Amino acid sequence: MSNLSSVNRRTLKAGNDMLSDRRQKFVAAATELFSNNGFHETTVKQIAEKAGASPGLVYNYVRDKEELLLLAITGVLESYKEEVPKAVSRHDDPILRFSAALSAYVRVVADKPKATLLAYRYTAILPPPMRERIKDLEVETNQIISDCITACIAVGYFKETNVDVLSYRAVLLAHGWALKSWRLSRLHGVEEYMNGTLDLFLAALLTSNGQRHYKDLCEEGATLR
Amino acid sequence: MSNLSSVNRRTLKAGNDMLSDRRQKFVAAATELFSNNGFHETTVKQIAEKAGASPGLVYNYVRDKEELLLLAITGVLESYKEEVPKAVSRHDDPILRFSAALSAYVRVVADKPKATLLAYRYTAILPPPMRERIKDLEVETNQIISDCITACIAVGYFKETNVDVLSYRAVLLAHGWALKSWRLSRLHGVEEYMNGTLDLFLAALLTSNGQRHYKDLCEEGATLR
DNA sequence: ATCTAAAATGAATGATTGTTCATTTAATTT
DNA sequence: AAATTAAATGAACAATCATTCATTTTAGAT
Repeated sequence: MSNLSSVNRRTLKAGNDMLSDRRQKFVAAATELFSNNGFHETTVKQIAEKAGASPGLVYNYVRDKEELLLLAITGVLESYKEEVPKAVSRHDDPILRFSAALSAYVRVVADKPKATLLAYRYTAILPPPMRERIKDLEVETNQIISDCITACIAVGYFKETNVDVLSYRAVLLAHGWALKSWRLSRLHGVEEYMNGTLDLFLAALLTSNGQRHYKDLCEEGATLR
Repeated sequence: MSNLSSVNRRTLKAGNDMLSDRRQKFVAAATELFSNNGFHETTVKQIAEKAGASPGLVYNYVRDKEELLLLAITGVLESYKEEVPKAVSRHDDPILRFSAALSAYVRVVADKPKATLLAYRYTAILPPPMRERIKDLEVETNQIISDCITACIAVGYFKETNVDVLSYRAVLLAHGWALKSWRLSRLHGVEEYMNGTLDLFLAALLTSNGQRHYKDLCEEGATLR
């Protein structure tokens, strides 16, 4: 009998954070069910069933239903934290880095729109310490975008602005695809939405110097987005 | 003696806009409790208590707890629908009308940030027909903003764009104040946030003609926002 | 005052569901 | 094979609440 709510001490082959695949299955099942039907509307029984186990077993891998919610939310946030820097690192030019960041962000949102909403819907019901962790995760990813913008300003391509607020605006519009997909997807494809958003920012931010540079980039047919 | 007497007892037809004081009090109490503590975390008993009545009485004025949620959400949406057109109608100039719309929107958001979140958090748990009503309400207010933008384009102040998507972007950034106030309010006041948002749109949208006109407006010290 | 019907009460009901735990099954070790 | 430990089960438990309804209170009409 294992009383673990901490780490399962199954074979930790790779030497570390490899969570048991059981646990991961529960989280995956919970994520999907919470996303589709809501947290309160999902029963532990359903989660267990979807993961091919019995309700009782869930509690060998997780303290309670709430922890499953936390893991579902952080799971999505972590895929931002992974994808955005990866996309950014593929470029050297500051403007390209900025647009890569934005574009990666939107791509993740479009990939798992419902999961993206989890954070919006349910962060509030978690106890304060968990809430803080979620916010921290979000801020971290945001910082990456802020850095891109700062770099653009530093080389004179973007006008001076409040960088942090701007990155929040960018993230909000990215999330917007998930928040309002019921309407937006009637007017647009993701690609177009993305490009439109980027255009909005560039049109507002580019200095004349930046405009010139941006045109150059377009002409040399860089993988812009 | 009640104008409602025929309706009150037991069954209350949906879509009845008759508002008794009692009913209103229940809705107000529910709105506050749902906003602060969440829908599922709020009990009917609490709502009744806050409204100074007994739990059973709630059901004389409302079909069920869910209807209370619907009324809470539509209540907020209706204050958009009221405030935004009112603000717009105070101006003739297209650009001023646009900025008045945006500014009014943000003001309502800032006024009841938590209530604003209700729609985001809980629309999904309502049955489809109610969900549709909420979406319709939202689209209606959005349309007002779209119209402002269209007018600006028509007179050559704004560049051509996809008007509907743009109005969604504007609304998203307005909602952003409520969605991310935990962070944004550390960086900014509402006023600044508002102005920054407006600047973003104007910088991106104004034609050279529009820019000229906008400068004139600023110089003649119009009540810009 | 008396009568009548609406308004209001709040204890009881019933259904739901997160969580526990005694028990069974499977896997490892000796 | 036997013994030991871990994994897994799922029925039972306990707590929570939305909702009902028999009853009481209030207030308008006669």
